[in-house]
Amino acid sequence: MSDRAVLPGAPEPEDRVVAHVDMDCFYAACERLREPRLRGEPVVVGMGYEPGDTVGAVATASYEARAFGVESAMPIQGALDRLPRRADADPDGPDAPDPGESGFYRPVDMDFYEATAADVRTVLHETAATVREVSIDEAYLDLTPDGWESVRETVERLRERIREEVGVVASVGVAPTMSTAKLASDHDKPDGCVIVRPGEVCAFLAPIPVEDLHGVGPVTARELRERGIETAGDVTEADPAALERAFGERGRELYDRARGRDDRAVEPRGRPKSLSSESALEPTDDTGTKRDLVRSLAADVAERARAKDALYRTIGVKVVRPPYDVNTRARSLSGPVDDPDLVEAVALDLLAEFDDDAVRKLGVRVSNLDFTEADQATIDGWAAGGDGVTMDARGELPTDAPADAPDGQATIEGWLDGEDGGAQPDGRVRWGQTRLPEFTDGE
DNA sequence: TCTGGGGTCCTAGGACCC
DNA sequence: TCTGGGGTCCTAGGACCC
Repeated sequence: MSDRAVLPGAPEPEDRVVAHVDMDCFYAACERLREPRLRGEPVVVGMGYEPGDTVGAVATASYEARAFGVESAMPIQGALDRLPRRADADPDGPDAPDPGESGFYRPVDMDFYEATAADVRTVLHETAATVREVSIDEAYLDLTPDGWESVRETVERLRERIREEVGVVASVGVAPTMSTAKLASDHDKPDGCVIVRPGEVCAFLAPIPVEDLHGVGPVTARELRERGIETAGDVTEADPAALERAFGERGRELYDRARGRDDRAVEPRGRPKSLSSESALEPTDDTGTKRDLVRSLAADVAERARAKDALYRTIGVKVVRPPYDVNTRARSLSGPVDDPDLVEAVALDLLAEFDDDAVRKLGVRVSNLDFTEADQATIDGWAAGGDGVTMDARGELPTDAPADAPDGQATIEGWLDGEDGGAQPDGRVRWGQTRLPEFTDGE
C-alpha cells in the first residue's frame, strides 16, 4: 500500500552517536544520599503515601527491595505484604520485624530529587552540547561531534563524574539511534555501560522481547504475541503492512525501530503541552468532598501554570469512578487566560455531571498552553468581567462562542496582535527557539 | 496487585466552513 | 437543499512512558 521511500537528503542515521543516560533507582538513590544508613538496605519510595499510610503506590524500589518482589507501580499494601516496614522509632522493640526481612519506606520528596537532578543535568550539559531531558532521571546526549573513537572514555568519564560529583549511579547506552541507545542503557542495569556500534545494531536488537521495546505496553505486547511475534527479531520478519493495519502508525514505527531505523535527531524538549494535578481519594459520592478536592486541585494547577508563565485556553477535569472508569471532560475558552478563579469555576461545572457518582480519583488539567508574554492586567480584566462571573448563575459556559464576550474578544485580539512574543526576559531557562508548535516532527 | 501522579501522542467522530 | 469533498478545530478515550 504505502511505499516509504527514504527522503533524499535525509541525514544518515549511521552518522549519529547517541547516548542515553538513565539514573539507577533514582528516588531511592536520592534518599540514600541524605540518609547514608539506607545504603545496602531495601528502600521503597512511595507516592501518594504518608508514613503509616497504606494507600499509594511504589514510585521506586531499590534492587534490595526488588529482591523481595517489590516492583514499581505496585500498591504500597502489596509492597508491605512482601517486605514489611522496618520500625523506625524502635528497631529493637518487640514488634520490629526481622531486620533481614524488612525495608525502609519513604515518601516522595520531589523538591529534593529535583535539586539532585539539577546537579546531574549540569554534568550532562558539560558533556554534550545537545541534551534532551526526557524526565527527572533520564536524558539523551548527542555525542555525534565526538565521533565513535573516544566514546567509551567520554561515557565512562561522564558516569564517574555523576558518581563523584552528585553521588548517584547512572547507566548509559550508546548507539547510532535514540531508540537503540535507550535499550542499550537498560541492558546492563544497574551501573551499566553498553556501547552498540553501527555494525552491531541488528544483532543487539534481535533477541530483545517485544515488551521491552519503547512504545510496546501490555496491550500491544499481548497482541503481538498472539501473532507469534515475541522478539524484535520476529518484528523485523513480520509484514510491515500487516503491522500497520493492526497498530496504525505505531505499527510502522515498531517495524522500523526493531531493525534499528530511527531518524530522530536529539533535540532539546520544547515547552509543556499541558499541566495537570490529580489525587486519589477514598471512594465517595459526597458532593462537598468532591468539590473541595477539585477546588484545591484547580488552585494547584493554576498556580503552577502561573509559575511557568503559561496561559491556557482549555480547562478539563478527570473523574475516575470505581472500579476504574476513567472519564474526562474539557472546555475551551475563546482566548488564552491566566485566571485561577476561572479554572476552579469551569472545573466545578464540569464535575457537576458526576454529582451522583462515587469517585476514587479526581484531576484538573489545563491545556492549549500559550507562552506568549502576557499582560496580566488585561487578561484578568477580561476574564473576570466575562465568563467567570456569569457562569455559575447560568450553570454553563459557552463552549466556543466568542460573541459571548464581544469586547473581551477585542481585548484579547488586540493584546495578541500588539505583543510580539518571543523575548526571554529573564533567561532562566533556555527553551530552544521560540517557535510555534505548527512544526510537528515527522516520525 | 485492581490502579499513584505527571505527562505525551494517536485515533475517531462531530461541528463547522468553504 | 440530501448533497461533494477538503480542511480545521474540538472533545473523549486509550495506550504508553517515567
